Amino acid sequence: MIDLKQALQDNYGHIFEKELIEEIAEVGIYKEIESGDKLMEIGSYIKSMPLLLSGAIKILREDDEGDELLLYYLEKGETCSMTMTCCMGNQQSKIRAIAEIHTELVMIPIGKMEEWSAKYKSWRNFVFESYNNRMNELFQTVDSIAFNKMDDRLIAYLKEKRRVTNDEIINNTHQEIAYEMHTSRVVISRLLKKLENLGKIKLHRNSIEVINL
Amino acid sequence: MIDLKQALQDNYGHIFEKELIEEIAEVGIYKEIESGDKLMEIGSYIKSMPLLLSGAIKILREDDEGDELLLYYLEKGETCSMTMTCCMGNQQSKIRAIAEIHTELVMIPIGKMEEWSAKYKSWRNFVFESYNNRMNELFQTVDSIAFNKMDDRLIAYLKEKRRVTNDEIINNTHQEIAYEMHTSRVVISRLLKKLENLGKIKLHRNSIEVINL
DNA sequence: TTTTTTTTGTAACTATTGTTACTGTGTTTA
DNA sequence: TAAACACAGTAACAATAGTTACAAAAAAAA
Repeated sequence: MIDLKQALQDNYGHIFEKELIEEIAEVGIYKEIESGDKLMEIGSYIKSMPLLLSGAIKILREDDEGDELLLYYLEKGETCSMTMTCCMGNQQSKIRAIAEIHTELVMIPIGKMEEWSAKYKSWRNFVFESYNNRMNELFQTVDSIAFNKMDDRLIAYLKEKRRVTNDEIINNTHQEIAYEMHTSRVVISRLLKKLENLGKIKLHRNSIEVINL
Repeated sequence: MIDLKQALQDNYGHIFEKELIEEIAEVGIYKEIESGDKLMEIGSYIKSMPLLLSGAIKILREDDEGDELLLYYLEKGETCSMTMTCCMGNQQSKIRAIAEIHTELVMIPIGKMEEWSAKYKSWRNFVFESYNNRMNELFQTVDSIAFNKMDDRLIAYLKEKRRVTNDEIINNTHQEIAYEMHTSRVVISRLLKKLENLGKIKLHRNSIEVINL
């Protein structure tokens, strides 16, 4: 078990005052999730809000036919701001959240979120800024899909996964990448082979080695 | 000149308490903008937040080459929530806002936004919910681009424009639609002609008549 | 070890979208 | 009125992405 208060201080000390950190440490529930674990499903009702201490969560959107699309990642020091409004309005989640790597987080119960919004300016600003960051990431996602071709999107995907996991080795099959980018396996294999021929990556079974993207 | 307080009461009375409505009426600056007028430009710094009383504003994204993409519309009773965080962090706008039709709105100065966030729960909830609505609209935009083909996207575009303007006649050239959907004029002309042959629309010079989409 | 399954590579083909080019027809301007 | 311009229709073609099909290699299961 880690020192929760210290972890909160490290990740949120620069934005939250001491009292708020202490309140969070008191009521927050520490949780560890393994890579691949599902944190939230589309259509489910949410009862608490996650504050990330380490790791990364990928946020996915799904259409009627069950095809996925990666929207963005949540990383340490961040939160899923939508959760708060979902909680307040008792709405269903419109996204799926899955741990990309081993992740530590603190779950905040609904009641406190409202209370802190009234009490702490830093909390309000945190939530507002969080919304803003998510919006800006969504803009970039839209840019990527609307303005770029598949090859550029794939490069961006690999770069981002490389950054988020902090690992030169991307442990995914072509099929898995195809799912997250909403295209077909053959298309991904074709483009990856092209990138390998350019010396930018090295292909292995079940993994891709990033050389220089 | 309209009765600002009455207009605020009509559009926001169900969410804001009387005192807040009165404060808004006091400090807010009433503004009318004509169809096509630019309210906000990419890269510009924003100094106030708009509350819509009537009309509709279209929010656009642009890539490096100046190609546009329509993201969503703001309508009466809504606001551009991002503005608030932009103001607070003194950030540049990442979107362009243009009046789709004649629009009435109230501009709120920065200082008040923060003050009301502390003072009024209804204001906080309004801003949070506004963010949430904008996120959900962005999700739908992403869905549309990622999961649908051009013909379905065009139908959705026409339906939405029909709804927002409340007019069977869509006053746009094929080129203008192509810009907002980020495709070419020829593609739009082709698809529109197909829709006309199906009896769903009627094509005129500079306008499209919606029959039954 | 043999069989089965998973993953990847690749060819051939189809579908969709984007591009170029040219036409005609209204509309505006000189 | 003539010339210039903006808008729309359409054909032909190119580029990109998606699909089907099959083979080979590696890994897992029997």
